[in-house]
Amino acid sequence: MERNPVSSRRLRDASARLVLDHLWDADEVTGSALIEATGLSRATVHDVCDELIERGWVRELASLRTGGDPRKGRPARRYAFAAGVGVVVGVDAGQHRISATVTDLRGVTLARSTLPVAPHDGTSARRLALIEQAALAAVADAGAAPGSVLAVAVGVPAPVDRDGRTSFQDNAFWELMNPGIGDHLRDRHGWTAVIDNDANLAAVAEHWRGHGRGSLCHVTLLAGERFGAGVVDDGRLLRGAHGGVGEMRYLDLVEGVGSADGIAALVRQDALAQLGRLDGRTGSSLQELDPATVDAADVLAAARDEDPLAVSVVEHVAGLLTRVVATFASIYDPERVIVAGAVAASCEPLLALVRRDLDRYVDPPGVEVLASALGADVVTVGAVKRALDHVREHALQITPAAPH
Amino acid sequence: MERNPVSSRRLRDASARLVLDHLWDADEVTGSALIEATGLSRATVHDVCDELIERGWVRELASLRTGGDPRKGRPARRYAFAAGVGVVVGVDAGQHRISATVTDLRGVTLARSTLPVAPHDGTSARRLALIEQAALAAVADAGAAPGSVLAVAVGVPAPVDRDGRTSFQDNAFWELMNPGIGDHLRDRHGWTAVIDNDANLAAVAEHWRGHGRGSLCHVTLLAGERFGAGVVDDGRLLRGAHGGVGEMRYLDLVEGVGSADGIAALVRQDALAQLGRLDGRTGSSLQELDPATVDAADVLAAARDEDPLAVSVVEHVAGLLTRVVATFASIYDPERVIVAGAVAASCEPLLALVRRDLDRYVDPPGVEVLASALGADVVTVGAVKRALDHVREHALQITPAAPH
DNA sequence: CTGATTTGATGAAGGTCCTAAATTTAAGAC
DNA sequence: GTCTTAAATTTAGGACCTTCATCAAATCAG
Repeated sequence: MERNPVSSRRLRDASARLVLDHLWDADEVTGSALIEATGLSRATVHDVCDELIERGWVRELASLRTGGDPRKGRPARRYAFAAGVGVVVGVDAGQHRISATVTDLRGVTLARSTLPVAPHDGTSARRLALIEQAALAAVADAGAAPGSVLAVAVGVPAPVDRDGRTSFQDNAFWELMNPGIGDHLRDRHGWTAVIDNDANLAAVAEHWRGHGRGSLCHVTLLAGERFGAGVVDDGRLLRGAHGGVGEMRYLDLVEGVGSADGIAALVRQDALAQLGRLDGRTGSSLQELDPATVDAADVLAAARDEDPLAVSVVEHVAGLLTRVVATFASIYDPERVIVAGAVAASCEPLLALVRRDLDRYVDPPGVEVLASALGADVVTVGAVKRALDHVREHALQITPAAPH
Repeated sequence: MERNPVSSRRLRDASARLVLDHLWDADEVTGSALIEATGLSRATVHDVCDELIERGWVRELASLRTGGDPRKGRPARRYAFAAGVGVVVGVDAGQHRISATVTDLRGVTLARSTLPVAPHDGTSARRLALIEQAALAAVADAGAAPGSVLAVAVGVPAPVDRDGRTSFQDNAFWELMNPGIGDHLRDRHGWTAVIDNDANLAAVAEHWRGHGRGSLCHVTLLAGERFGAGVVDDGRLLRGAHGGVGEMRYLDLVEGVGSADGIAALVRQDALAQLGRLDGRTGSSLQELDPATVDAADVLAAARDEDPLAVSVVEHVAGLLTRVVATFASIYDPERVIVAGAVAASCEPLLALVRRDLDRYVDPPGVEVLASALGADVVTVGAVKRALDHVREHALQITPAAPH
């Protein structure tokens, strides 16, 4: 006779989740340590572990006494999370570049891949193909089978709602950036995909492994050609009704800002304008560069060498950035504002000025302004975290690999 | 021998919570309906209900077949949530007025009370006494014993963090507004108190019983003398690191706004300024009023009668309010922005203009702008909801009244 | 080799919850 | 009035999970 397993399972799953969570976060754990950590009894712990081993999530280590641990007594059974039983893929599907990172289930990077987006890639089909290609390349490079991919997360430069859709009408660019990626990857490989906004994923990355760790609330400013922001409050990502939280059109209304252009764009524009005004007279090392290729990193580097024109550019842009950060600090009351993206590596001189002036505008003083340390791959890191979270949440409903 | 009841309880409590939640939301429920709703078996449902009756949360109704229900079969046992077994108190501890609402556990209002704050009440001790007094008066008026108060929530015009504290230094006003209310009420009456920002509670109220129902994300603008905002995203209140979300100093930076003065203040100031400019010439019915007592409601009423000066004031303030609402709409991506507080009753002409112009600034068009329908008591309503949530969350650890 | 110590394994017991069958209660048919 | 039918409750039995108590195993110190 068939039984309704709802309640038996409920309790068993709760116990299994307790144990799995501890194993996921720790390296190797003995039975006794699990008893301590979970509050379950020894019998239950081992029973649950046996089940998790059976299901593939956990493996038992050879219980040989490890060298540096000369203790009395019977050697404990040692369990470890089977971090290699599957992989996740984090994709940054940017406008000009698509990159993917593959990690194991603990987030240890196994491989990366990057593809440029060529001018003729401006169709949904091409972008879908490139995303798929970047993911597959990284998976192959990691030595993993496509079937071992337990989740994929993709960051796109468009507002994304809770269901992974971009529901703003009449914006061809956004539509192109988020063209039903989830369905495509499911149809082609059976992968579960989570789609999210790139700045949101950057914020997730900072909260996970960057400067946002341990803060109640922080804002990550993805500041390349255009500003985009991700906000984490109480450990949760803000979304709004349609995923429009980081879209910064309100900057049009902020005095002295007037647009949502990002740091890279602002620096470049201001440098070119000032160079134009010099009009032949020498006054800056930047004049030696080709105006068509001058970029933010050049200007910021020159400012570090005290090139007067570059310093003036930095001061101007800093004044603007200060206002942007001030609105964030006042609106979201974060502990930190983190500037991430490609400019993060070079924008320290800018941030120094922002720090100097910020408290003039912000009431709870002491908002920290930091440059991201996660490099140009922030978005894929955040995507990896999203994918990991998804796997972890649904772990007990997933059968990862060939079970015993 | 003592047994560790942790696991047995874990499952039992989960079942009890399922049943209690359904009873809390419904009027009367039969056993079979509970089986349907919870997925538990009949045996479990009745067992849990018996336990809840024992604990005081539920009562069993006389199972007499109710008149209009001529059904065959054995009459079902009918259970109902014991909404009268305790009360909650919601307090609005405003700068000039302290009011309290007492409701039963379903949020049905039983009594209200209001106390003015006199000029000599400007000390923490006096405010604490007034808050206590307002609460006690309403409790007594509701015919409830002070011991039956299961939770109190208090809204204050100051930023409040997750622990109910105002951690901004050097602000005597805020400190005066939030002077350890929780401790005071616990010491005096053993009450559990939750402290929160008044605009936050207004947002909670709108989400519960106002125009915010059913929306993923909405902003409630508490707009009296100063703006304060509460933001609900995905059903959760935003707080920030120190409870500063909703403190609107960033408006200083918004072009054409420049301060956080509220609607009432703006309307009054602008009206007085324009009256001054008239300088004797007649041109407005508002000139008949005493300039010292003219207030926003007067001006808005005059605008409704097409008084030219009042119309001009309204247009000016609407332009400003449009920018404020636009920043919200762009920053938080809400479905609705609700204007609440005392001015809500009269500000409809203002909002009509805001609606007309808003889409010029905001990208996902169609953000609704509404006046609150909850009246001047929004904050106490939200406070009641907070208190109810607290009781509900901790219901199974509370023994409400004299158990059987 | 023996004792101490730590951990694993095993079986009994308590608790929760489900299924199935028996029982209670009321309405309608004859 | 009695019987049938329908809906719900009650009771009994069993499956499952977890804990507890006890025993067995493994290791180290001496």
